[in-house]
Amino acid sequence: MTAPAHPTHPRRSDATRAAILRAARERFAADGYERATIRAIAADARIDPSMVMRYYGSKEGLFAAAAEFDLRLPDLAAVSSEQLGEVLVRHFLARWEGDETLVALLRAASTNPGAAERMRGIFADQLTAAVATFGTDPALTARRAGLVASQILGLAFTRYVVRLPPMVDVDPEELVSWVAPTLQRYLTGLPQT
Amino acid sequence: MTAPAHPTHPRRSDATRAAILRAARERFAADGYERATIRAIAADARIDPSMVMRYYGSKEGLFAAAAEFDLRLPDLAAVSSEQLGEVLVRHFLARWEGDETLVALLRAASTNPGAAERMRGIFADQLTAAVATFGTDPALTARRAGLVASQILGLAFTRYVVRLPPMVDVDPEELVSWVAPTLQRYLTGLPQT
DNA sequence: GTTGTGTGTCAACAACCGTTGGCATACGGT
DNA sequence: ACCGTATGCCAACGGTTGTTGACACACAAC
Repeated sequence: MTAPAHPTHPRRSDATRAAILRAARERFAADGYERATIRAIAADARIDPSMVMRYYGSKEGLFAAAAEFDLRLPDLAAVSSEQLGEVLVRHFLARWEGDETLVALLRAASTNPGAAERMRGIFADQLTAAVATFGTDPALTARRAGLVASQILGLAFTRYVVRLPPMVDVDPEELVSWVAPTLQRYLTGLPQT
Repeated sequence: MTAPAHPTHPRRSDATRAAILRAARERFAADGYERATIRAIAADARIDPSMVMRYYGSKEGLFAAAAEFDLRLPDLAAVSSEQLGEVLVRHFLARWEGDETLVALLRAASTNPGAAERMRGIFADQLTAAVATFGTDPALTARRAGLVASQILGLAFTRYVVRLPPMVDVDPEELVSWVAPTLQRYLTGLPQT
């Protein structure tokens, strides 16, 4: 994403751009959108705040670049239909732990309309598309995706943002065994069973 | 909460205090902690910003007063054990819709450490206490409460903060029928069933 | 060597923020 | 009527923020 689209000469400033992005993700994840100041991000990247403006235009532009994200959902059509829930929880858990971009997006979405829009896009598009691959009733697809998102985001919110002690301390494997049946029912079950 | 602890003469400024609190809750719920400025809150309440300082000391103090909240959980010991989930979802849904304080707390908890601490307190104390009333294994109580919190907060986050379309549009009764079994299992079930 | 372009620093701006102190006014007790 | 106190407004402060423009230096092309 830092590299130019057309094969021009690789820019000498690519390292700086990457350092800014890395610092921005850290700060946005730790402090949210408004508390993460351009000055602090620039200090972390050991450059001048004005460089951030030159390379990313504005704070909004910087966040848009830092919050670029792909859920990298596995192909659910290739998963045995009674393991969908477990596969999904495991995938999301690994994704949250391995990349702080999602936490940055989650924190920022609470106060920044652009971040909320981005979050809607990611979960409405990517997740809904994944749910649609093992198409049952198309009318229910969006609702299933929404319910899955509510449990996944709630898990992330309590574990990484609010840091509820029982959710922070719990063993990831036990978390999977609790939450997998929930997603399984949201994906393949019917209400009021 | 506005009335003084000791039975002194009721203050003439109680109406102003209440107006400030109401405006503060609205702004905190709509904009989060940092974007909700004292100036904007004062303008909504049609008074001078300095009044906010005099009556609540600081912005943190105002938020502490505005985020005072009681979940008012029903006595779960009086609920038939297979209806726990349904009763809880219904109660929380009504509580979210009827009082914007919880949304304010939810939005602010993403960026304000004090708000996150308050949220931890509410869900760790009040919810854990409610779960403990129909005591099964005490070692599991905190984990059950945490899991319930993750689904409840995820529901609120997707419906009221991020506003995921499928979660906004869904009929509340259908939402209950989907989520109740989840809470039911978190409260009374065992993992990996 | 000269020129031009990309990379980086520095200082400053205008706007906004939470917060403070002073001053006018209206009320309640006597 | 008088006085102390509570209530309200106004103006300003110091600090921080995003953003901007001018200037210094390095490197590549010729």
